[in-house]
Amino acid sequence: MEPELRQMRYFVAVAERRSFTRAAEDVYVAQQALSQQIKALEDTLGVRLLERTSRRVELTPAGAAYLADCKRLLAAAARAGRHARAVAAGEVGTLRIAYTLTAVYETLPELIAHLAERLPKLKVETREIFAGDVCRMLRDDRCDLALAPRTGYPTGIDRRTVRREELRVAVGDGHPLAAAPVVDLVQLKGEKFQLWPRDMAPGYYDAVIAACRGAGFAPSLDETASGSNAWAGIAAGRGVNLVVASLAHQLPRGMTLVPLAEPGPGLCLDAVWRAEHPHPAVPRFLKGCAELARLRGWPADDEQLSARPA
Amino acid sequence: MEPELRQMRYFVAVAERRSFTRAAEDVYVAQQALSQQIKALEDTLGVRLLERTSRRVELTPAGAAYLADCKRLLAAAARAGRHARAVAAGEVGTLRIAYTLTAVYETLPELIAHLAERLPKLKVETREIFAGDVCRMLRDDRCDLALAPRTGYPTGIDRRTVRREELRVAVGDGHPLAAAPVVDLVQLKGEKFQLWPRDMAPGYYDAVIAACRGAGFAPSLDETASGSNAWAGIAAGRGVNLVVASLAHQLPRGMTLVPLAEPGPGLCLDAVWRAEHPHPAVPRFLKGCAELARLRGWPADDEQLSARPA
DNA sequence: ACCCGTCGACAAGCCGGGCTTGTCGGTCGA
DNA sequence: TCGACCGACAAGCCCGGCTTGTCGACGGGT
Repeated sequence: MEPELRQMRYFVAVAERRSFTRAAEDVYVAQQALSQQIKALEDTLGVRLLERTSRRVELTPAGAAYLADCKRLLAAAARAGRHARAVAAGEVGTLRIAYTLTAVYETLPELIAHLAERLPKLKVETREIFAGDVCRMLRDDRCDLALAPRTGYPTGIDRRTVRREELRVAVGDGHPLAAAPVVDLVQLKGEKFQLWPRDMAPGYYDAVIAACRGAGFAPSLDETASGSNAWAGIAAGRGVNLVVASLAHQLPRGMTLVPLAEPGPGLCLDAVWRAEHPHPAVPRFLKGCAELARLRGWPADDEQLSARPA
Repeated sequence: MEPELRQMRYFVAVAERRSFTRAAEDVYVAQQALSQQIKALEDTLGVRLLERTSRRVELTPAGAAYLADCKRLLAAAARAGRHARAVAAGEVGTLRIAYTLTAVYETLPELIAHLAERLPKLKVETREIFAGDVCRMLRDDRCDLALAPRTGYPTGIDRRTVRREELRVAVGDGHPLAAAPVVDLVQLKGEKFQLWPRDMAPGYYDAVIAACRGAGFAPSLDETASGSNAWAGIAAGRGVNLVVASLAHQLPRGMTLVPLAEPGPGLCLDAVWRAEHPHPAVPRFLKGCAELARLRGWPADDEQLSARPA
């Protein structure tokens, strides 16, 4: 037989009151029950914990040591329960956020700072991924939440827009459009777009394609572009692209951003998570997103009803 | 209802095997019992710990946190049991030793060193007392063991001789006997004895009186002597006394020890403890005393059968 | 000195909770 | 589509913890 917390609770009660009878009142059982349980506890431990000298109960040295341990144990058990509840409430724990490059310039750091302020005991682990890996990362439980440009997801994956960003034109410093105060999208009709492959960044890809189509043309793509290589191509003057306006915060050398004529195209950055067993901090995160968006004046998308957290 | 360690054991089993069925084999109950108990645990916590998706069992974030806590708790509970047993065996814990001045010159430090070697995890707290307080200290549980010159004790107090020490004559450096190679006890007949009051040091008092009586005289006492004041009196030439030979290790300034003619009188240093609820380390201590006495060649007393540890 | 009050242990029976057996629904692989 | 496997549900059993009743022991009060 193994010791149980109930027996420890009884033992602590008896030891602290130095009396079976009075301790019995504390724990709402008869005195005999305490005698039985503490005897059982002593038997399982193989150690006498209390010296009963009728009229007085004294702790043995072993009992004194065990009493201290029991108190610690009971406190730790209670703490463990509270901690589990806090984790389930999303107040503490670790939220693993996967993000795409689009989020890194402004959205992610601001979100993390805001979250750290609102939920100081929630640890956040971040990891950069390609948007094309979002589903796999979530399904394999390799992350709890992703930030990526809006795209379609199969059932089982939920999403909600965090913010809508304006798209701007990224050109090399030496490009003829670099000095223009504003550009109309059709002016890029003949340009070669340094766009990532669709399977790496579907949301971003679709946003750019859709923008161009809205302007009445299909962009010609530089098939050699992939990954961060695209930025270098633009800086080197080998092409252009549409990028989120917040890239201005970390604009690569040799590249210039030019605003598009209003009303310009945009790109929606989504929070994405498992629908079935979302991390308990996901609702907190979404709430934080909404707060921050209002605070910063980030425009929301018109489609914001599309998904709701559990 | 409160969580119990049994439920935690079940939960750990299920979480580690990721299966109710297989965990059931580990803990020797039916799968249904695990379902019931873990459901009960979740209900008492108010937290879902496991996601059951038939075919697979997954931990929720709260479950993962609680699992870690449960493992710690179970390990701590086991450790507490082992610790209590070790304390009961006298291998670890704290032994509070009260000692009289007689033991401090040689016996106590050697005993402590020996004990530290044999029982490195047993902490020893020492405290100097007057022999007259030994009973009260033990009865009030203000110490677990005392070292004091042999004297009689009421029932409820046991004692055993640690060693027998030779008595020597302590005189001031300027005393006529200071230069004598050996002294016969009767030579002290006219001297004033700087003896502590009997209620402060009964064993020592009786030993000196008995020695003098054995030599055929009753010592004349300096009624002003008490406490460490006696040493000063001797050093100042205001009297003499019989002292244990080991005082030579820490001989006060201005005082000389002169051996007594063989076979000289002795003083037995006793270990003294509660008979009813002795500290579990007392037997270990007595064993250590016996070992050390043999090692050092300390003579034992002829009366060593008088008391036995429980 | 006696008696009564109090305390913890022992004994026996009850009763609830934990365990078992039996079964079902759901999911995945063949 | 079927079978295998898994966890949940249901019902009954049965052990273990609790209760009631009692005793012996110690102390204090009168």
